[in-house]
Amino acid sequence: MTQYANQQHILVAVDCIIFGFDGKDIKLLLIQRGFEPEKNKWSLMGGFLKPNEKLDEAANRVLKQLTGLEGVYLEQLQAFSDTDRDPEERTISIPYFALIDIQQYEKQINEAYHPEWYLLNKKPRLIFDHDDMVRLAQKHLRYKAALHPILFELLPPKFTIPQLQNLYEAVYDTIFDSRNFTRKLMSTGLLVKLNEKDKTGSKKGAFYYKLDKRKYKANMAAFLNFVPKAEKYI
Amino acid sequence: MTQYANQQHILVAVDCIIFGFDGKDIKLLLIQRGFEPEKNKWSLMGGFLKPNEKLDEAANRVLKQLTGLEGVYLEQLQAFSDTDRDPEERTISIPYFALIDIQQYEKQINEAYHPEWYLLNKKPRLIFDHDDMVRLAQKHLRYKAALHPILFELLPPKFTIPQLQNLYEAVYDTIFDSRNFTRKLMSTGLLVKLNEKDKTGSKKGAFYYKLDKRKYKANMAAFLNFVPKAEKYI
DNA sequence: ACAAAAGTGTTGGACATACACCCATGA
DNA sequence: TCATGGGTGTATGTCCAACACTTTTGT
Repeated sequence: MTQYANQQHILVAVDCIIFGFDGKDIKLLLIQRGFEPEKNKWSLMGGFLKPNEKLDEAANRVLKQLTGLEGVYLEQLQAFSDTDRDPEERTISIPYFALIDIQQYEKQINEAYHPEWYLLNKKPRLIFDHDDMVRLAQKHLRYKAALHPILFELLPPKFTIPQLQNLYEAVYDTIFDSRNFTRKLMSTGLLVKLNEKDKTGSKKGAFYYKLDKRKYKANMAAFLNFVPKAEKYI
Repeated sequence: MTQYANQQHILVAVDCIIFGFDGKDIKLLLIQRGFEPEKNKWSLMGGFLKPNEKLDEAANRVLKQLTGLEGVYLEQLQAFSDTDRDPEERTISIPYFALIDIQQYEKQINEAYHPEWYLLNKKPRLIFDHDDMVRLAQKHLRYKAALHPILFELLPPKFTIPQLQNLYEAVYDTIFDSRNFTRKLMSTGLLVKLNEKDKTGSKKGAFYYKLDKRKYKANMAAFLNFVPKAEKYI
């Protein structure tokens, strides 16, 4: 059997698919690549894995570099490893899918990468296989969000029910019945009502809510069905 | 921003977590590692990524090397990238989780790796972070199987309902009501009843079924709930 | 005839959906 | 006062879980 010395060493990168929500649409944060090949073309934010860091650390570093944000929701997706995916040199890339509060982002200032938010269906063509990464991330977002309460990550700490419903409607590109939506949401016990209203967008105003952090952390596994009581096993 | 030449190149490996089902228990196929470090210690079957292959190809190659099987159900899990996970040299590993028909395997002969099937709770301690990989794979198996009909991959082409129920009971370490189980199963329309009975294990005999391959391929996405009609979006 | 596993139906409760009106307020 | 979006309740049907007895046949 083969040993270490005979093996080829290759480049490993991470790329971040960064989602945000502007109150109406889901958006994607893209940059213009700063070096060859494909310099100045639109791209996901990425970077090479460094000798002394794990992949998760690399993804966090890259994300912070662009957005200034830390502690962001990040999830590793499946590796991309086509031998010719990067024309310069063989590189495998591990995509990370990130959900950020777009308001937090806007407060940061980093123009080094010329980043821009794009609507998913209006984004430019991206370099390499980044378009495939985006498709995978979008699919994963829908999958995961149907089962787990992750979309809160896209909202500010205080948010209203109509905002949240808009978010779900944007993700699934459909319309939800607000009475049923509210009832289900409340039944999770994840929300805490505040005494404050958001008056932008309506005269009556909508109450703000915040997450019950304790329950939220504990309930990342939730909602299912085929194996009876499947949630017990996840 | 950095360029390609300045980056460190590292080793990339795949490791296979191979599950089988013997009619009663879920088992794991392990090997004794053939080279240093940790030579002769128990390990997952793995191998280094080669210059001209993708990760999926590497996993299939490694799996075939050990089992002789092709076309096996394989799924990529999250990469393991701790900087010191391999004491010899930094190596990131992409684990693949495999479901094989243990009967197909038994027909193959490959003693080069001294492979053995182990019960999950009686397996030896494995090298590096392979124990973590196994835990991750087991968790993923439960998660995935609760939502998608993947456990058929562990059974031979002809199987009985009681066999299938045993399998689910083994995976979830619980007992299912056979009436409800059968009804749900039948309602999927995935099974085709054969005119043949398995008489081992009972006097009455249990009918064999096979998968409706067409429907099976089409229904890998199925069963959910929080987003109304979530299955539409997955 | 009996042992051992396979096979089959019904009922009650929970939950999901569908649906329409009143409320609060700013302009 | 009216226009706008926020907020709430009920009735119906579907689906799930709980539950026990009959069938088959080898010994």
